[in-house]
Amino acid sequence: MTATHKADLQKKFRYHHGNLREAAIAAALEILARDGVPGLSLRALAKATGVTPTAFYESHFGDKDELLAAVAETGFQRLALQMAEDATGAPSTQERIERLAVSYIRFATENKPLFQLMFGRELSDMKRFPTLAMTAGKSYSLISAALSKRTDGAEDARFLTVAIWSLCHGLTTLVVDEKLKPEQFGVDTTEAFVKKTIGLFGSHLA
Amino acid sequence: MTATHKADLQKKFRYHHGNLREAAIAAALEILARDGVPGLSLRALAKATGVTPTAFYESHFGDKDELLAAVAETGFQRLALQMAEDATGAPSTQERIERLAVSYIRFATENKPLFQLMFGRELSDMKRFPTLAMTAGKSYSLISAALSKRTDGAEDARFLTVAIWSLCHGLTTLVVDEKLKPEQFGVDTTEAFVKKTIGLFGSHLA
DNA sequence: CGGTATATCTGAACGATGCAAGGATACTAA
DNA sequence: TTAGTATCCTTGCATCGTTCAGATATACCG
Repeated sequence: MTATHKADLQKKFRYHHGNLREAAIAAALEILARDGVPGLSLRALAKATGVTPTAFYESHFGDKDELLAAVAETGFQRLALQMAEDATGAPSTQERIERLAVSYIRFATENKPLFQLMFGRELSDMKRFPTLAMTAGKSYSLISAALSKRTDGAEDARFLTVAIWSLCHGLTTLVVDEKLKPEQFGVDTTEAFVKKTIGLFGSHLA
Repeated sequence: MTATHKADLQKKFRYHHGNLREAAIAAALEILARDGVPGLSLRALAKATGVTPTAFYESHFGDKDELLAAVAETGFQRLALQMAEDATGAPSTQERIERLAVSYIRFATENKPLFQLMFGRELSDMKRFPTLAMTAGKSYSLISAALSKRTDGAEDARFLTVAIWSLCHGLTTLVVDEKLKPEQFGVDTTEAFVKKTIGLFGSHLA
């Protein structure tokens, strides 16, 4: 019954894995961090979870994209969580925006392959996964909420949000993909780099 | 001699293609525009050029990445050319920057798969192709040159360049990857969208 | 002009990938 | 206990980039 079931759960290799879905996502995150996006194949994932490559289909994930979407969603959750934590207690709107941006780029550099999966084109069409867009929107909402109180009109607040979010995202992707190196600009840390560029918005954040 | 050689060049199918390299790049651009990045396989390219998939190796391209790099480089050349054309005759620095940004995002939307190839992670390591980075830098130089005359210190000019380039690139990738839709913000054209966000830099461009 | 060397292309095949189909096994509820 | 369902395995296919040995056309040299 339940006793034997829990006993079986502690066996390393058994026919029914127990919770393959969560195990697969966890293993995928590890593989991603170790071998990057191209290393995340269904066969490698199967080997890591002690299972056959086709075990993910029908149940759990019907597609590789569903697996990638699930992994990306946990990434978006972690990103929003980290950003919210890093921004708590910011004395001003300016500093709150700066902290959010720094947190964003820090997450990207510390979880490079995961970030690439989240914002790359590995999962063909994101339209298939509406919850993914929802979760991804949380990070955006943090910036939006920080700005909506401070700016004059709601119209300007939306554009300012898009501008800062685009600036932050563009800077991050360019740095992560090594198309832009902060050292070229006389700053040693990427954080100072971000703060300086965001500071250019000046009066809009004061 | 030369006569027979030129006659052979007009035959559609012959053992020696004549100028496979250029033909491959041209065909790759067509396939890219029609079927997107995932449709650009060596086998599809071989069929399009009337040749065997292995014909590209040893001569012409030693690798698929070399092929992709060559295609991406022509993309960067076209982008820089279009941006330079669109920005000529701009009355002010502000408008010159706006035109450059609009041209940038227009190129991306009109040549979506090519843009994705240029700035994606399809070609593994760009370090292998130094000329690629050189060509890619031309577009960047256009923004840099437009700003260096107008701002006070050279230090600020560099950061302003990075900020605008990042804002522009971030906005473009988010729009191209359909993670951000201008219709959500009350503007119908992406151009107005870009101008409005760039206008937020205000005094720095005046 | 004739012959050899080199550059270029073909053909078959290898390993890896995502995935479909059908059989085997363990859990669940009656 | 037994029937049914969920889960996993085995086999196999199409496609991908790539390698290797061999065929062929062009270029060079006498």
